[in-house]
Amino acid sequence: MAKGPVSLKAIAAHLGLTVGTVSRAMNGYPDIAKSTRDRVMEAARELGYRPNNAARSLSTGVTEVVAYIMPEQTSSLSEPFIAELLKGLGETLRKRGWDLMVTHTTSVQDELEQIDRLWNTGVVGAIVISRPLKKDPRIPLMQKLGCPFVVHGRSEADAPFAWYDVDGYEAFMAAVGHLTGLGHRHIAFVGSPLQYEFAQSRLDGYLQGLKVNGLTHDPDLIQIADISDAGGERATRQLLDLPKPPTAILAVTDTVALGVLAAIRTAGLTPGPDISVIGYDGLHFGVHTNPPLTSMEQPRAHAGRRIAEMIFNLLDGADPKDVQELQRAHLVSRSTDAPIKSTNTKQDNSVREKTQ
Amino acid sequence: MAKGPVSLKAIAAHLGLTVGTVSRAMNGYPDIAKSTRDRVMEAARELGYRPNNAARSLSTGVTEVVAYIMPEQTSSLSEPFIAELLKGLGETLRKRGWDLMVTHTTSVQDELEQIDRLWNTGVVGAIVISRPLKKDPRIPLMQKLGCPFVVHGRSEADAPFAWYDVDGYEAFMAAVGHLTGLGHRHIAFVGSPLQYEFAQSRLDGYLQGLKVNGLTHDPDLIQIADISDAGGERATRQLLDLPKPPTAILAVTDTVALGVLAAIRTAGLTPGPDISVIGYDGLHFGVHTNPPLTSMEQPRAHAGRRIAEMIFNLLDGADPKDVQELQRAHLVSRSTDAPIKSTNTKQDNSVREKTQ
DNA sequence: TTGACTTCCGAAACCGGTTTCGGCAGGCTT
DNA sequence: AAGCCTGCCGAAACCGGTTTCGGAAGTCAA
Repeated sequence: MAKGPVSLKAIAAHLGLTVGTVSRAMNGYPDIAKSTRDRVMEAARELGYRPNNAARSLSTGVTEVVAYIMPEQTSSLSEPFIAELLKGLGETLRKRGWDLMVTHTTSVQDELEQIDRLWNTGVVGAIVISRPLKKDPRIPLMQKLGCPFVVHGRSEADAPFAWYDVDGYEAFMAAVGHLTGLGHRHIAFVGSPLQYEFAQSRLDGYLQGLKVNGLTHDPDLIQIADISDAGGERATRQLLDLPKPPTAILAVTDTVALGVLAAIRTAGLTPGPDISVIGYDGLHFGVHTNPPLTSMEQPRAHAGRRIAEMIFNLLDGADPKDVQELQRAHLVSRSTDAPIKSTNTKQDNSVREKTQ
Repeated sequence: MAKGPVSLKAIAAHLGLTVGTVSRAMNGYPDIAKSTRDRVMEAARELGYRPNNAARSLSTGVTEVVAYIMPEQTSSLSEPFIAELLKGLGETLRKRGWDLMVTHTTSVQDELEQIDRLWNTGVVGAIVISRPLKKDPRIPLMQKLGCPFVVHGRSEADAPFAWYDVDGYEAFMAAVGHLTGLGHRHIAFVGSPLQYEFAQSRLDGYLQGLKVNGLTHDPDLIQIADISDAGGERATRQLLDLPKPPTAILAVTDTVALGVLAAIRTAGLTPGPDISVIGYDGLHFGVHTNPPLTSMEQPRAHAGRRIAEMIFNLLDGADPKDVQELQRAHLVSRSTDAPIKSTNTKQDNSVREKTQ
């Protein structure tokens, strides 16, 4: 019995029909008698028919698979974020019979090569990328290829494209507002390399937040770090060595914020009471850090679902410029945001000279 | 120019050959003149030939994709583990031209259905599953289907199969040994549901560790919890409410250990000095917990690579019984393992009666 | 009864590769 | 010079579906 998957031919033979007729019956063509359609459906169910994917794909020209290009350089700490995205993506795709593929790349060049390969060999029928650069070569490439795609994040591009993003600009503006409300006037920003669009917009939001709250912009309070806890730690050491260290630090991601917390603790201070820290992402493990991390939470489970739906919209013929969605982050206050210390004007380590 | 992918036919036309000849030239058949083979290769490179995947798959009957079945019920905290595995898997598969697909399932029934579908429709050519049950229906199913597969973890089965695992039994035995060396005699175990093979073997290792160290086995010190921080927290509350609470707790995973730490802190105690805690997995975020978590680390980056290689071994005809690998975990000591407190014999909360 | 019109299915081309088979041309032997 | 062997390529079947086209039956009206 169980000798490989059952083909159309098997059903046709079983019923005394031709494969063409069986195929049309299963695909709802109107030129098939109701009675034979029922017989075909019944036989398919009974025999356990499994349509060969390669054959369908070859014949129709579409492949019901979307590729998710893994952001390179993802620290293990940022993975929960991606895993939740993948879950939402995968489950929603599945509802329309699509599957999800993941691809790890080693460089920008490799990334372009993979996109070209995945699309042109017909391995996938659509692509999702995350964390775009301000000028991201992948976007014009996919546009040229004619491959349906959704970008998780925004980017500059000549032609409009489909994207899903959370408003980091607004979030960091709000975070600055929250901290000024707590009395902070000396707020630092630990960011990541500015070729990433998200890094730039969060920095811009921080700067705008300073402006609307009447604070002056001190370049020393801006540090650019790797997207990792180690990066955040290095950057924070720089900030703490300043003649006049910040009383609050905004971190571009929760991963970076972990390093910020570590550096503060290492300096003998306690995050929150001594120096406020706010991260971004709202990752769950923030409740287990020392102390629990205040963060700007973004709707993560939602992201994967929506991106999958956007893919289907594109496939159904929607104009990319109509397939764009901007969500908002909101503050989840745990233990690292606190009012400024009253004794804060005097700084022990302000005797040190500014060396640069 | 850029009008869709270049097919064999295009090359054949360009060179005045037939597709069959071009195909054989590219696949190294001996009946092709060296000169024409060179011409074909050159033309393929020049025109940017992209073999259609569906056509190849249909013709050869193999699909160069492996599916990774996502363990259901993965808390967001355990995701770093999976992400690292996927990375190793994906990168190693890519070296031989294979791609990686991920599938999220909603139930055991759905899982079996997905495996059947993925294999019988030819969407994938091999499968990897994680975290098997002691008696896992997926294994006999894949054996019946004839689908090459590797199990990440061990399981009971009639016929031998390929697996990669880390010795949890030995690890928990060693952990108990480490704690007794620190003077602990009252060691608890927070485990997960015993239908999972890994849960059972880690529990067995714990029990064996007690035995070889001459400790008696107290059933009250064994708690079974969900694989999550919340589960670990609930279980630990039970332990702390005991007339004679443990002086050390072994957690079945780092995720669970996070909850253990939280419960201990909530009770006004500090993990390490007051109660030792050892987790399992060695996840990096353990350095950021309060306090940093001691854990049994397993070689994670290695796992993905090896599993991919094992897939290829299977594909190359290896006998599944020869494709099995057992790795060891080793203790990474951070701050939650400490000598037992000398004042420990007297317990403040031991006045409470045992209620169950 | 004949013509037009449906209804319904078979036949066949096609998607883009892989692989088997057969035969032409040239060089070799005897 | 006939026969044979080898090197090399074209022709065609095949994988398992999808889709177009044409025609055989049946229906109905004139």
